[in-house]
Amino acid sequence: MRAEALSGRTLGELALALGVRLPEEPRRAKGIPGQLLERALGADGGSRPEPDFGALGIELKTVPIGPEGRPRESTYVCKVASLEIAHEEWPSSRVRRKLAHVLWVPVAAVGALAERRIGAARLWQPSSEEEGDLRADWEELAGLLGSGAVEEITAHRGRFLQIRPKAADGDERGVMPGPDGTTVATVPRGFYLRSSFTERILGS
Amino acid sequence: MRAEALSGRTLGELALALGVRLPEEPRRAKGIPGQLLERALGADGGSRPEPDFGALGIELKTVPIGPEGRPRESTYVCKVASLEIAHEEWPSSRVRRKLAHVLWVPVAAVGALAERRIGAARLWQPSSEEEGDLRADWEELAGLLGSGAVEEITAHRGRFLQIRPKAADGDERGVMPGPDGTTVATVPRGFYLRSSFTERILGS
DNA sequence: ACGGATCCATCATTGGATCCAG
DNA sequence: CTGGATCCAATGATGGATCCGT
Repeated sequence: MRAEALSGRTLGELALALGVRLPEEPRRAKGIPGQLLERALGADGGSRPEPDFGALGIELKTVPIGPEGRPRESTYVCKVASLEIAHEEWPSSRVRRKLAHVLWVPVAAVGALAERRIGAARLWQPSSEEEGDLRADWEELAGLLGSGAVEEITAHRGRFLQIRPKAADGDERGVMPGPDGTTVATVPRGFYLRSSFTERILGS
Repeated sequence: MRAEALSGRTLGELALALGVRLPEEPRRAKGIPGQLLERALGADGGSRPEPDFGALGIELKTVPIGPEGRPRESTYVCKVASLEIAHEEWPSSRVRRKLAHVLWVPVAAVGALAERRIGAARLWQPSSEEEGDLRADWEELAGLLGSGAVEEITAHRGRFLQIRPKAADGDERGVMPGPDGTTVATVPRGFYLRSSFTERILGS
């Protein structure tokens, strides 16, 4: 209900109501729309690993929508956890837990930040087909990670779920399992949903 | 040499030279003298676990000196590391490493913060006797910690080295080994040198 | 007097994502 | 187009210690 009430409002209106200054340059505003919506909807906030609406177990995701009506960007899901990934199974995986129940809020990614309008939110849980698609990609990727092939993984892999860097820059380093039980220092990575997947959700 | 050059200067002079505003209330300035000296001496700074002067392996400690010429406070050494303490031995312990080579800088703890004067620095390494004293206390305390008796330890223990809380407040919690291989959540603690010990160093 | 409680600055980490060169 | 690179806010952890009631 709170999300529906925000439909049609601009980010500038939200920022004003919350007393937040919007950055001038777009590239300095990467996470801002998501944080405005967290606050406007009374999400628990902060950097804790719990869902945004902890008591409800619901995750909030904002999606930038281009002029054609389709998502302009992929959606970050969670980190690739180096130590856990080898022993993780899909049912208890971080990816599955994170995507178990999501409130998707589209935001028009057109024009100045302050003029961008919030669209109709959609509360979603994966259908059997959607979960099957995610699981297939996840199992392929987790298998590679578990065998120490992290350096072989590019963002090309996965039909709907992919792995890409998640770091302040390309020089950052984290430990990941390497070949034959060794470890390698490489750029930290995260799971992302391709925009083809979010398009399917938001379009249906 | 840089430390000697600072002898006789006030903290106000240092703050001015470094462009730092000193807090009005003393209780809001707890770590400030130490941080001013780090900067003035070109210490590596920050919160890394390395020595202040990394290349030299030297730790910087400021000591507040009362009107009678003796240290007014104990000196914090390092955290009590819950997981390591059970397997640690004195020669490789964090306490010993931290105190292996210290530059002690006395600061008169009299009057307003800005008027307090820096004294004559002393570059120190523990003598055999001093190390023996520290080791005896450390082994007693480490033994208690290893046996899970953390809750039994008060600051009364140890002639020269003691264990006290090290936290933002008394509600903070960290894990420590408890009795019989269990763990307990208790306030995080640190090792401190009693002022009787630093008095011995600075007086000699 | 001093043991337990507390305070600040800075860096590291996490969660929010979008940018942009080829 | 899009894979790899990057940017911000807010917490959490670490290192600097001193405060202050009993």
